[in-house]
Amino acid sequence: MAASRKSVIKDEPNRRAEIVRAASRLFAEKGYSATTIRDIAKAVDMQSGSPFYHFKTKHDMLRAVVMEGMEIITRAVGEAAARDGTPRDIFDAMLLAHLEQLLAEDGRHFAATLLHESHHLEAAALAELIEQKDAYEALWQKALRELKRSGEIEDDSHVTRLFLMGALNWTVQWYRPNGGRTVKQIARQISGMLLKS
Amino acid sequence: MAASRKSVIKDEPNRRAEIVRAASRLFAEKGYSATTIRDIAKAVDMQSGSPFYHFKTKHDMLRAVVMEGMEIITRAVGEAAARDGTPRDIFDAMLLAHLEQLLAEDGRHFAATLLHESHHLEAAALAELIEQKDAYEALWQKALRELKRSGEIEDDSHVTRLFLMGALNWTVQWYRPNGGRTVKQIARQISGMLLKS
DNA sequence: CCTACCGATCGGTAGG
DNA sequence: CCTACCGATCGGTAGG
Repeated sequence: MAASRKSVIKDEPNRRAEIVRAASRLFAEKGYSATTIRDIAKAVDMQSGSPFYHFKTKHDMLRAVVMEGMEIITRAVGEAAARDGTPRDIFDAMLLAHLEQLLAEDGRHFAATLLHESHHLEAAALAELIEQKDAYEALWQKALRELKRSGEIEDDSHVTRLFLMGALNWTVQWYRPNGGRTVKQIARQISGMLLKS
Repeated sequence: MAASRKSVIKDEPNRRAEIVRAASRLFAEKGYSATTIRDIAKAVDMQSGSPFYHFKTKHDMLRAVVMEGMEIITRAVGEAAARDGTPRDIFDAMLLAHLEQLLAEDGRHFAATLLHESHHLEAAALAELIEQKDAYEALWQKALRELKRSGEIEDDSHVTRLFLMGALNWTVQWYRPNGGRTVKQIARQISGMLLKS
């Protein structure tokens, strides 16, 4: 039976997804350059040459991780942005969605790779990423615009958005799942700091 | 004359400092792992083996960059923290000092290495860094405490400090010297966002 | 997907 | 600091 052979080509799309997931963790923990194909192969129980059956180059693996990371967070925050409610309701939901993706057991590896390893992308892939990122930032810029219109912030300039992104993304550096603070509490705290009560 | 020989050992402390400076730029731009000793040697006009006359290992170079980066910013912000003035004066001076070090032509390479490559340090060096970092963060925590006492912020918890550090350190990602905004303006803007007018 | 392998590169060193 | 070099490792590939 095929299942008992030594080398079986398993369900392809699943194997590819496993590689991306393992790569995201390794890239996040060791960095892109310090992660070897052999590290990734071992993490998914393959031989060292086998990941190249699924990806042409190591750079393509990085591209897959980074693009999947952007898609995940864009979808989550996009849904929050599209819901009904006051500008403040929407903003709070977006904060929570962003932080949940960033700090989740799974998502944080994608996020960390996105935040720290994107500069290793090749020019074409980097351009793709920037396009995605612009769309993502537009979601936030719009939310800030609405908050200003409803009088809940004073300044909705780009710099405000950049400060906000910095505060949010920095959580990756210090948040620990069992650190006594929930993601929800963190979201509430930054909301309280930015918005006029 | 010694000056006309092919291989001269130049002024040692200067050469060492040149290596650290070049390494900071390369680590910041390409990352620690992707930077080779040969890259660094070439940047200071040495042969590939020569940096090892000044440093025992590549890790030691990273340690030198990271520690010098911490010393520079701690000194600058420490001086601002020690000056006379209201809590708000002091806080604003600290913001400016932090951002100036982070965004200066020279300092930004140290800062970027510090922010993105520290996880490549060996255990002993990492412990040193954490010690330095704790001292640095204590400066900020104290400044926030004073601001709360004078009623200019509502929350002086650790999370507030972490949000602040995030917003500040994120500027490395987006600030461009000719981007139309001065460092002073950026400092004023974040101060305005955090403090009650 | 595995096996077997290649060329290139890398951190580091001995000896001067 | 340079020269000359080494052992190890790495991304990637051909053939099955």
